[in-house]
Amino acid sequence: MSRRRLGRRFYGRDPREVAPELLGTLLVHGERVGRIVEVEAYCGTEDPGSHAYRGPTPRTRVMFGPPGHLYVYFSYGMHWCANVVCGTDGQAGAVLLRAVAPVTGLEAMRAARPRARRDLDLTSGPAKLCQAFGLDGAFDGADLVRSDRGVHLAVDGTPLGVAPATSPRIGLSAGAELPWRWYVPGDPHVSGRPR
DNA sequence: CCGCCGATCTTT
DNA sequence: AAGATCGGCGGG
Repeated sequence: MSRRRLGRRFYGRDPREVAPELLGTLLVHGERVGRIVEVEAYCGTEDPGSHAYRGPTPRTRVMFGPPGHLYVYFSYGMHWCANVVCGTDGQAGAVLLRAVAPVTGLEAMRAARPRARRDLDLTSGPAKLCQAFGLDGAFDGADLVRSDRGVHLAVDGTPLGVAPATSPRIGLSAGAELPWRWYVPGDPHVSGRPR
């Protein structure tokens, strides 16, 4: 089926509007392709759960820039996690990519994640999918519209099949009550235990 | 299957 | 000192 890369306009909206629409779209990095099944919205300086809440820092600089770029941050001193920058320039909106279902490039993903015992563990978490797709600090600021570092998002016309489910975001204390996580119910690649 | 805990960088 | 995490280990 033919693919269409997502354009700047898609990203230039409130992250809470973009997030559910990202479910079912494809994360593409060379031969490695995954279908997004779990995301979380972060709303910049108005969201106590966002890294951008207290204003820009060296780490969060990209989030305060134009939409359609990757914000990749280093977590717990060990892992990388990737967000899509949303909204207007200066707003610091973002959508965290929490899980994808592998579509192609499984061999490359397994090679990049030697500790994953099962294929279900390849991309079922924000740091897992970054490791599987080879996304690290070198991709912070990558332009998904121009695909200047070989990464982009695309749609291929495959219907989602189910209505997206929502829940509070995972692992937060501040902003923990806000229902800004969206996922594909029943998909085994969604992180954590079923809810 | 479940819960605990360590690893170790950024920000407060 | 806590955090947008993960995986190894021990117990049931």
